[in-house]
Amino acid sequence: MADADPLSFLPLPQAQFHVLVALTEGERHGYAIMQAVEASSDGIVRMGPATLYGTLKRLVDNGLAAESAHRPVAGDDERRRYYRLTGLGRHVCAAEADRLAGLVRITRKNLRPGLA
Amino acid sequence: MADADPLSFLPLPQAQFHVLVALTEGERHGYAIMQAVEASSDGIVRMGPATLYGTLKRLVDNGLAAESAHRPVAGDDERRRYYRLTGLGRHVCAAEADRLAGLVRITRKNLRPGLA
DNA sequence: TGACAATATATCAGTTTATGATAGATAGTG
DNA sequence: CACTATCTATCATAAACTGATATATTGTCA
Repeated sequence: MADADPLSFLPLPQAQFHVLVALTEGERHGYAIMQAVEASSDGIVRMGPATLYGTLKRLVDNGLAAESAHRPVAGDDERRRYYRLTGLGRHVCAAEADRLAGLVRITRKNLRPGLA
Repeated sequence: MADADPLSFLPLPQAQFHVLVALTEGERHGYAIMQAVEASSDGIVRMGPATLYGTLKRLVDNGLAAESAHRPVAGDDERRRYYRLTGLGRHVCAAEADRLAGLVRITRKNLRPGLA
């Protein structure tokens, strides 16, 4: 059975997009995702545990992310639970990025001051 | 008195950003904003009246948008209420666009398939 | 060793944000 | 005249987000 249409997930809620973007770097566990989101946004986006784990649950429920079956790093903290993008999640993430890129383009075009 | 720091409004809720972007084109009345949002997103974002007017109220309360004092088009439908970006709203919109552009960049870099 | 911070996951209760439905009124069209 | 589009507005609900808190482990440093 084919995946659902990625466009049907758009617009993606902010927190879900942030987590998906963090997962584009590779498999990550929850705590690492929180840190990645904060770091890659220069501290602008601060995601607490309630937002993170709630969002992670939604992503898994929707089939955009999945818990890794194996343990990517041997001998690490056993409490860690790793997550990865699904194929659908990858497509949805790309589609959302495209959508946002369009908004950015429009904004910059219109706000550019004194351009002829 | 100086405007508040635009960064303190980030991340901007989705609906608020959409409306601000629509207003970067110039003064617009509510109904026109709804249509602009839908049109500029190829129908992906469909903003109903509840979202629009609620969002508009929040933007005005926060000083990011303001109702126009004058009537930009003479002889038009008198029910129309026009809105415009404030200086602060302009800065916030630009800052949010920058933030999103960063996310788009990261996403595309990581998702680019088979790039060495 | 003992104290303390960081790591790691998880949930509760509450706020904020978003939305479908509905309403009411005017304008345009066939 | 009927019908659709325009235009603003709100209610009640759902969805999304968040601060606080809980629990336990791991790492650091004196």
